[in-house]
Amino acid sequence: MSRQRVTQAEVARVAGVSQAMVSLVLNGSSDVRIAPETRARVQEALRSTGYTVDIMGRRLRGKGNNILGVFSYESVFPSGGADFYRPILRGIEEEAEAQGYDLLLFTSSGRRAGRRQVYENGTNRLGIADGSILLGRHNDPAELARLTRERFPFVFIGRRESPAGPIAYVGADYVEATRQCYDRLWRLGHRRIALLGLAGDHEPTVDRRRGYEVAARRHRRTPLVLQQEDPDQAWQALVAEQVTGVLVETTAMAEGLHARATAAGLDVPGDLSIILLGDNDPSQGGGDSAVDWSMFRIPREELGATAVRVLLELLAGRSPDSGHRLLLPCVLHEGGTVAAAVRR
Amino acid sequence: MSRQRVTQAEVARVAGVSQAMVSLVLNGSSDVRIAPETRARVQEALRSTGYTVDIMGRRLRGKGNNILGVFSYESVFPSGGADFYRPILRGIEEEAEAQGYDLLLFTSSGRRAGRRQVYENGTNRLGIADGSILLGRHNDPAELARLTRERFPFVFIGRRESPAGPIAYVGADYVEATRQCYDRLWRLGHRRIALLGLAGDHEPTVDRRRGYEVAARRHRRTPLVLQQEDPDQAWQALVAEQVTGVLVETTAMAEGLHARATAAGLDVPGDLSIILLGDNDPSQGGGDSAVDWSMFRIPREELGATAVRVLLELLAGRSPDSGHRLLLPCVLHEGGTVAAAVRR
DNA sequence: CTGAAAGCGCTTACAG
DNA sequence: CTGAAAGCGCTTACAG
Repeated sequence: MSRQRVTQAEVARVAGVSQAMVSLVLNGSSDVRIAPETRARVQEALRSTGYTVDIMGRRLRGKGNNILGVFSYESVFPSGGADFYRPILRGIEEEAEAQGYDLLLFTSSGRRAGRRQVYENGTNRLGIADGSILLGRHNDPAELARLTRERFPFVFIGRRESPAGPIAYVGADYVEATRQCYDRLWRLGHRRIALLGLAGDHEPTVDRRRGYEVAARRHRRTPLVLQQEDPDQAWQALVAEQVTGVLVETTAMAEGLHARATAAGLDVPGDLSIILLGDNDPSQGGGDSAVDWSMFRIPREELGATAVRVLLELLAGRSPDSGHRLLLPCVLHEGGTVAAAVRR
Repeated sequence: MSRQRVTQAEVARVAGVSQAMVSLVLNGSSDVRIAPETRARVQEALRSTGYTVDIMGRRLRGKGNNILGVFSYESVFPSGGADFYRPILRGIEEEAEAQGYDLLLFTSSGRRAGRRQVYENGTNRLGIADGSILLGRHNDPAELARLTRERFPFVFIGRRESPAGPIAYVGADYVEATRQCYDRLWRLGHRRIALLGLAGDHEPTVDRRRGYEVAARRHRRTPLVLQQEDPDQAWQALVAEQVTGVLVETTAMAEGLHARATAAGLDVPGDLSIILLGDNDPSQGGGDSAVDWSMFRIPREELGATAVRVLLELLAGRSPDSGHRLLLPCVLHEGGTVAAAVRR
């Protein structure tokens, strides 16, 4: 910390003017006239001293520090080959750069049971930044509630709800994407279409369920929701219900199901169509699996970039309204695990 | 920026104490006694107002803020499938987390010709952080010199030198690793061993060259250094010199050479042994190439973690000495492009 | 046209 | 034990 910076005062001394004069030459507000002779002297002193503005002093005057926080409930640079968050972070980085903001990664926050937390012994370090983007599936609802109550400006990546009030978010539209997947199967003649998903009320799971149920109801079919992570049992349930097409929430589930069906002598997609509801499984890389899943893709890079924009709007004072709760469309991928239904 | 920060003055008003008292409670210097009653009142006010320190104010006073800057001359989250920097950043992230520091990514810095720069119209934003880690192959020597002159605490990832004074760095020991690769070929009977590398005086290139020359001299061989990016010409030169083993600086060069040799009806490694000097080519992913190169690996994660530690030492006031100029050993990878030399 | 002064939020001696 | 004050480097009205 022993740095000796060149200050405006020092430059002023060299140039034989007041410190304020130096600032004026630097920031040259147009409605202030400066004698050319003086300006030249100051500029010469600026150069000879090697002065650089101390961002601290400058920002202190104007509030705001042009720093956006990024708080991730998981590691930002994970070690796995596949990396769910990187495209999101790239989107954030690019947009931040375009808007002239720095990014503060909150890595100092402690971990409890391997997960990071915003609040630690009563302090919210997020306050260092002008506002923050939060992400991660293992978020703590209590923390989001508290941040909301404290009116701290933040945007979550992914839809999140809180009893404490509206949370600004930018998420992927799982409801609509799932609905479209259902419709795709329907158009191909499938009439017994199941959802194989996770249990619980995590927002992404809930949204897929809703999309499925909306679609089923629209076609006057009784929803068949299986919350069964064990592939054997899932498989048996599907057989019992004579399902020909199934929407699956996670890659692991889809792979288990695929293996089971193949082992039973069935063909995918000949006998059973499978659609994967997103590429959101952190464990799933690009082409790690040999199967070219029919699926939808989450617009991850766009999520990041949009979150930055929404956050800046929040900071600009536009109060949190519907425009700060955005769902971006997913991109459907044809894939090779869907075919016309076989009449049995 | 309309977010009205809660200031210490505000907290003080709520608690009915002076602003200085709030600061004291927060920073609790041990030799100041505070009435438990007062401390409790302040803490309650702190909580109820949701106060967070303004790092600008604090830093202006000359205090650290537990933030380490990360300045990359290239994109931190690149879009390419392969990603040279990610392991480094993961190392940085993990060590920063372990040490209780946040990471500030300087994304706001403008780009000139696609590259970032530290100094922009006379401002050095790095000063926000307590100190910074810099990385990237396209660094600007003039900027490093200036940072050094201004005695700004920073550590470069990769050896860098500057006429302005010693630069703290943590790099990979290319000299030693290259020497070992040469020796490996020598032990297998190779006597005509060439270096195929880049031109220029970029430190990583210089180090490989030195390692090669040291090894050649030790074995009393005349060094044969080819700085030839065109694979055809490189190939012809190797043939003309009856080279049986070659150390190659970049993946692109190695691939070009391999293709050329194969096209000429030669076998790698039967007729020609190739060792790749590092996995440092950003365009090279894990297993993108079908060839299992004999090579050495750069300890990237360790580079990042060590850089954090060195930076913290610098900040702790230990003056930059030899301990702040570290070269980490590379890990040799056997690979399949090396074999015993054939006597012609 | 230029200087003196106030004040951004904070920490730290210095008095009481 | 606590308050009043100085000062970090800067910008910006405000007087001259």
